[in-house]
Amino acid sequence: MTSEPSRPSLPLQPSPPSKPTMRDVARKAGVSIATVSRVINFPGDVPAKTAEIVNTAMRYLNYRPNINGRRLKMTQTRTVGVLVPTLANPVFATSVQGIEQEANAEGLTVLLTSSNYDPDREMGAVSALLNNRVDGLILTLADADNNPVVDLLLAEKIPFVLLFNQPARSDIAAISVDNAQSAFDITNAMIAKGHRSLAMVAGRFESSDRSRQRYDGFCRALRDAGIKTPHLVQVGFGETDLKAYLRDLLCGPDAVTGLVCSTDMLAIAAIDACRSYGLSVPDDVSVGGIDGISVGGLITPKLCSAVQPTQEMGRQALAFLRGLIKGQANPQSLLLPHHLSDGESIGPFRRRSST
Amino acid sequence: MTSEPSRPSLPLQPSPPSKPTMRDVARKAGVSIATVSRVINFPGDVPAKTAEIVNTAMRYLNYRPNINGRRLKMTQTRTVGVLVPTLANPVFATSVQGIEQEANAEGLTVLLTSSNYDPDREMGAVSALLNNRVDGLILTLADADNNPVVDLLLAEKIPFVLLFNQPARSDIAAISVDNAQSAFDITNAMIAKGHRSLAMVAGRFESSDRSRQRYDGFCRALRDAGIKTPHLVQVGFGETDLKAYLRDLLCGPDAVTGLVCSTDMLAIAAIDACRSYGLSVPDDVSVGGIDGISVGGLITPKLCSAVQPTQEMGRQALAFLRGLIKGQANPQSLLLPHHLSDGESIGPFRRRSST
DNA sequence: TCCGCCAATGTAAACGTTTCAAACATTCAT
DNA sequence: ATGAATGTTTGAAACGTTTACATTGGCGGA
Repeated sequence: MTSEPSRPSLPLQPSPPSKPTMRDVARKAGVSIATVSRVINFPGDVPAKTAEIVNTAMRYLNYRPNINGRRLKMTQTRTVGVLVPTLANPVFATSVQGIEQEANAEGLTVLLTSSNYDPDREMGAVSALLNNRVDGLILTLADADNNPVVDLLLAEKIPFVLLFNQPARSDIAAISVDNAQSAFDITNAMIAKGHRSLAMVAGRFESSDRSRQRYDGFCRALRDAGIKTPHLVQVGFGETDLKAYLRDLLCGPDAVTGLVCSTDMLAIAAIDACRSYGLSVPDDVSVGGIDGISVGGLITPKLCSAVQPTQEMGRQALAFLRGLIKGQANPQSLLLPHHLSDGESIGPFRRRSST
Repeated sequence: MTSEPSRPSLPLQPSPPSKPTMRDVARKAGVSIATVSRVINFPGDVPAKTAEIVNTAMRYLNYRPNINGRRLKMTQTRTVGVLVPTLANPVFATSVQGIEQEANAEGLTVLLTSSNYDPDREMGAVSALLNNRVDGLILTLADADNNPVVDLLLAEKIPFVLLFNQPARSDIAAISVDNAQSAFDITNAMIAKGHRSLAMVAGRFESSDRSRQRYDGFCRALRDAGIKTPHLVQVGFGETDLKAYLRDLLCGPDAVTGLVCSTDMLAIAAIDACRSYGLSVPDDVSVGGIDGISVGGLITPKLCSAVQPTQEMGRQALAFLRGLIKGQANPQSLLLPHHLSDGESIGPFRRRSST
């Protein structure tokens, strides 16, 4: 007799050790699959004794409900999609943190994507989220007005909340601060200190409607003060080296004494640029930001900024979205209050000693 | 005849306008549901003419494949779960940014959660992700060694990659820098400048194994230099006001001249604390960090830090995870190189003029 | 003319849930 | 005893896919 195949006549593994299903639990507990389902979803509707048996079986088998089975059957997926420009800017990271906390508390799953500030990527990202059948979306878009994504969502009646965007239409849900007013306020703070030669350093308008709105506020403040020729420098997002952008503004023949930056990240980078030109902030140049990211309060000079409650805004966005999903709330724009932080980066006007 | 119910005999809406399904597309295109599926999944296997008809029908109906149907049927979900301590620290935000980019490029969906540095929340968070039947996980845990989450994942054979954690076992997948060595290097940079009285400001050990590992590196550097009594202050994460924590270290009878901080966020907060005590960095106190968050390069003084390639680490973690999921790679720890940034926050030792 | 083959398409059975309607069991008043 | 009323449990049909397998029709070669 030659070598026999070592394979036993009976399979060693009774069955492939694939994940246990509700049917397995039902069999183990000696009840029907419907009962198991009720134990999971409506514990109150089932006598304690039965529940106990079923629960034991679940523990024994290490049962884990397959959410995809449920999602297929149910209309709601208990899932929300989030789209932000980037996580590299603490403003967005913090807001997502707020969204996530609130979602966690509600047992909702968060699907995250980012557009990298590229408007052309927004549609694809949202499309991917919609394929996942999210119950709703929280979005920060490059431009909330005339946006195909918004049109799509409106047409398909998918609940969504814009975050940071401040759309023209008041009947779409949005949570933001008053962008123009924020810029207006921080600009006025500089004007109040005697500055008359100001420039705005702003993120590219095509990547951020906030940027444009903030520029509008900046212009209004100058106009109200009777100052003309508002300077504007648009900077690509993600840029941290502003030296080249700011050379003329800081070192030119008619250099400015104040920079209003459309975001705190830009403000911090601007302060760095000033320093690289040997300029002191705030002695030579005053710099103000908008957003109120926490690191702004730790640096030297402490950044003066129009602060928005970023994390809270994320939380509120999710809470609002829940209302929309449940059909309890109507879409509407919400403006949250902002305030100026008392930073040191804005000082009184002093004639620049030529270097 | 009294008022008749206004309800018409025939329902006004022919059918609820629910989302079109593959069956609808098939009917519209006059083909079978299987053909539609093939057009979607194996475009090459279907004649151009048929594909065209089906595609037209899909566009006409605004068809959107229901991913949950697919997920139920398929074993893979093309979904990965991510757990980080918080998004409020740019290190993690940036790494998630890297993960997200890479996932996007691969058409993977990212499920995000955070533990808020609370070890007790890790299991719940991971459990929720597992219920979603993620194909794999990327995690930053409080303590990678003796962690029930790791045990669970190992037992259930779920692919996962630790990020930033540097576990003792070498047979579990992890992407990090050499934490001890990072701390060793930055500490040595201070010692090389003549500092002999150093303290470490570290995140709570129970919230971060990195923190402890970095402390070990700090101690080793001191030992090698023949310096004893390494001071240690543990700080709660999320804390940005370190004044109280550092009072003794900075103003006590035997104040230190160098602070090695276990993270850049702590370092920035420490610099702020120094300033609040009227101490100059680096003239009175040198401060070094670990992580290399980008804002560190923008502040004054420029933060000297042991830099890790955070975003790239996120990307690599996802790439590695894909390999594990496909079964092409074996779990192993990967140490990426770090380097010291040339910051100004570390200066030569100078005897402190008593204030 | 017929056969066999191949490409193109279709049929139908899963995947793991939820939930409606129906069956069964128990209690209690008559 | 009988039936109604109530409380539990179950069977079975979805949900929207994927895919192994069956079927069809057209065409070339004998």
